[in-house]
Order: sequence, then C-alpha cells, then structure tokens
Amino acid sequence: MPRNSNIGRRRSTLTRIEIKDDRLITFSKRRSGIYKKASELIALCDAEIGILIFSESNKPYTYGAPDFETVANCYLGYHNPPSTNPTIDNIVQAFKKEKLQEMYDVINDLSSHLDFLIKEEEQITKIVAPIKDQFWWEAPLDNMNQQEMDHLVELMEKLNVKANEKGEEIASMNP
Amino acid sequence: MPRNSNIGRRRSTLTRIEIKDDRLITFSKRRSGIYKKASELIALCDAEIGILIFSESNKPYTYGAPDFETVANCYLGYHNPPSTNPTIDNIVQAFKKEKLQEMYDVINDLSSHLDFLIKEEEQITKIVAPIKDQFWWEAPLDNMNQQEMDHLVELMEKLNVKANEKGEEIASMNP
DNA sequence: ACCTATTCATAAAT
DNA sequence: TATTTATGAATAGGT
Repeated sequence: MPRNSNIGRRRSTLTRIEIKDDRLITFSKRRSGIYKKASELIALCDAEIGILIFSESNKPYTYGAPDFETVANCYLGYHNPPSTNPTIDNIVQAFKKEKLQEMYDVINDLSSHLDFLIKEEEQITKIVAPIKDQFWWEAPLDNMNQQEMDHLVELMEKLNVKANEKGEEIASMNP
Repeated sequence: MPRNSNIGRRRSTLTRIEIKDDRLITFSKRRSGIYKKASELIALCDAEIGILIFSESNKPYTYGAPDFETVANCYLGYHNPPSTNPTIDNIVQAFKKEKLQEMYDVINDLSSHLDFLIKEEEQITKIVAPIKDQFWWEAPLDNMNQQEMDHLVELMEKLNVKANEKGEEIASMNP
C-alpha cells in the first residue's frame, strides 16, 4: 500500500553522477528506458533500430529489434547495390545468407569477434583499397611497397601450395 | 500566451500509428527523444552509445556520441586481444590505425560501403571460416567443396601471376 | 526489488 | 515547419 514518504524524481542537472552506486543504478535504469523507447519507435512507426552501449567499465550492451539481421537487411534493401561482376555475384549469392548471419553474430557479440574481423579486413583491404571498383585478384598491385609485396607473395605461395594439394586431392576423388 | 484548448498527450496503445502523417511526425519526435536519452546517459553515467535507426522508408539515421570512433575504441580497449602471430602482427600494426579509420567511416556512412564490405568479407570468410584460430594461409582447406576449390585456385592463380609480375618488377628495381 | 513525487517527453492542436 | 500545453511516462531518491 502506498506510503507518503518517497521523495521521488528530482534530477535536473545533466552532469555526471559522482556517486558510483547511484551512477550504476541510473545507467541500468536509463539503459532499459532507452531500449523501451526503441521498442516503442519500432511498434509505432515501422522503424528498425540497433543500439550499442558501452558502460563506464566498457562492457558492451546491444539492442536490436527484431534483431540486427533485420536492421542490416533493411539497409541492404535500401542501398540495393548494383552488381559489378556477374561471375563473383553467383559465388556471393551462395554465401550471402550464411555470411550475413555471421556478420550479425559478430555485431551481436562484438566481444568475441571484432578484433579478428579487423585483422581479416586489414589483409584484404590492403590489397583492395586502391581498386575499390575492381575485384582484388584483378588488382594492379601498383601501390604496394616491396615489403608488402614480399609478404603477399609469401602468403600466396603458401596458399597456392595448399590449394594445389587440395585441388589434386579433390580431383582424384572425382575422376 | 497560453491558451486552454490544447488536448495534450494521450497515446497509450503501442500499436502502429495508421495515419501516415502522424506516424512520420511521431517518428521524428521520438527519434530525437531517443537521441536525447542517449546523450543524457553519456553525460550522467560515463557511457558511450551508437545508435542506428531505419525509418519506414529505410532511410538510415545514426547517432554516435562523441562519435562512433570513440565507441569502437572503447570496445577495442575492452577486448584487448592477445596477439596470436607476431609476424602478421607487425604488418597489422602498420595498417591498424588507417584501417580502423576506414571502418569508422564505413560505420558512419553505411550507405556507401556496407555492400562492398560484405563482398570482401564473403571472399575472405569463405576461406577463413573453418579455421578461425589459425590464419587463412595456413588453412587446411578441408571443408571446401570442389566448386569452391576450383574458384579459389582460379583466384589464386590470377593473383599469383599478378604478384609474381609485380615481384619481378620490384626485384628489378632493387638489384 | 518496489514505490511515488516529481520531472520529462510528447500527442494533439495551432 | 515550429510552438504550445495537457497529460502520460520515466525516473531519482527513498524504502
């Protein structure tokens, strides 16, 4: 039953809450509040939202509704990119759904994958960056310095060995 | 001066607003409201927030405070990944800052880059997926089917030709 | 966790 | 499109 002694809402300053316990409680309450606002925007206005929050201790919190996949698909529908290369497009199509799901998993669980993704991206972007309108195996490779080149050749040699080994193995299984 | 005839706030149902004009107005107002809530959470609780919203017409809106770079850096500091390969790490380091900036640009301007990023990712992930704990050029390649393999070999051959051409060219420049 | 006085957000009107 | 205001909702401080 109601009592009469609660002081109730009072904050007006928008400065940092210095008392840590209060700050953490407020973080938790307001984070929930923002999620609720997000869900209402979705329900009322046909919107899609993804939210990423880091607490003061850098713990990540995400909100996606219905989920990040929907948000990303929404984007893809919006952008509707033209296909630049039909050959690669066929391959891309075969993996798109699966790959997208991986990306969403990554987004929804940043803690476990982002650094690895960055490393992958660094490898591929280094090759691709100068020729964004082509595909990377058509790269002129003109912007690489020797050290980069040496490294790339080394990588390619290693992979090529692996690839050929595997190719022969598969070939022998499919006469 | 105040008049007495405004009806004021009344919504309680959380169902879609069917009247389009009302829906768009509410979207705009509530989007601003969420941004404000986000900025308050940041000011009060030392948090960082990134928000991505799609309107019903799939127009993307982003909020990042101070900006997405800060949010991402916050994450990177949190995860603090162990180095698994010192050789690659040197190369990675050289490009990390630049690459990160690219990623932030991508995040902050999803409209222009996400699809391309996905295509890159599809290429690299196809190779990397089975061996996330190794690096891709050390891949056993055991999980590829023949079609995948054929394509990979083809790519590698093309790139290898390019790489060797470039390698020779550089070598001739550095006797 | 729950409670409520109070401030804040906003739906409808202008 | 910006402003107003009555009212519904969120929440700060207390229990």
